[in-house]
Amino acid sequence: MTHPGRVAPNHTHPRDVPLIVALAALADPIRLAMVRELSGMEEWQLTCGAFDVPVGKAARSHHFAVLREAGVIEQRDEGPCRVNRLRRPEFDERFPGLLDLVLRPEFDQPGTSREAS
Amino acid sequence: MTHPGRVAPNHTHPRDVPLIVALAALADPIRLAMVRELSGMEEWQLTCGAFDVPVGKAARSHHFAVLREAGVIEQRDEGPCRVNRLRRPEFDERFPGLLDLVLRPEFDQPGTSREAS
DNA sequence: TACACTGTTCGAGAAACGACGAACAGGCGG
DNA sequence: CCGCCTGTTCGTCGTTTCTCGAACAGTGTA
Repeated sequence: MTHPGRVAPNHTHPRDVPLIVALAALADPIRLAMVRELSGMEEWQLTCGAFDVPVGKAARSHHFAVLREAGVIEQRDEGPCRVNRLRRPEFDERFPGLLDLVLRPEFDQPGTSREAS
Repeated sequence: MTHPGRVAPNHTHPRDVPLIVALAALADPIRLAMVRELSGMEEWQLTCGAFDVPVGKAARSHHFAVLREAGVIEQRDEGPCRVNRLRRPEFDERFPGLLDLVLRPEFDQPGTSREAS
């Protein structure tokens, strides 16, 4: 056995994810874009290759693994493709408000809040 | 001039901090411990050297810079020491709930929530 | 002035991270 | 059965991050 082409992805439930792991998973621009894109879709509707991120499929696969092990996403094989789902409810129960924060694209630019003084 | 010993620390207001920067700053065990230790103290009461973290003062200084530039802490010189403060209100206004999450030590261990099934 | 104390900066090394191309494996359609 | 498409794994490379020791500078005290 050299290359195990199709193995069942090993998931981690958000319940078993330390906070640091969740933060580290979300503290990356590519993964952040993935999570946001996923949040705007129906569940199980976005295939791995369909994400609009500027990296090759190898790096993509790596990022999926990170997000999976951080309890952020869930994956399922559907024919030749692998489809994705944001673990919104489970993740929210474990880390309330974190996904809400992350899904606001206006937090990328500085000074977006109505500043005073 | 070779080594500028005491310069005014350059702060960044949370308002000007991108989300990624905030997440990356908090996604480190040492800095997380610092933030938590700081949260349990009066403001301006903890000096840089008084933090209970297992790294030397050089690394410590580096972590302080990261936290400062992420808008998490504020520093002020008080005599020969540099004292610290958590920017709780400003940071909360920019990233509501993030500090709340981070300050819960029970999120470090997995499975702390009442698990089912 | 001289000295102890505090914290920053530099330089270097180790480790972790992210990216790619290539090779591989499963599903599906010819 | 043979390709085509999809996605994972491997090996490698380059960058970033974390850490330390050493040198330096400011404050306060003897």
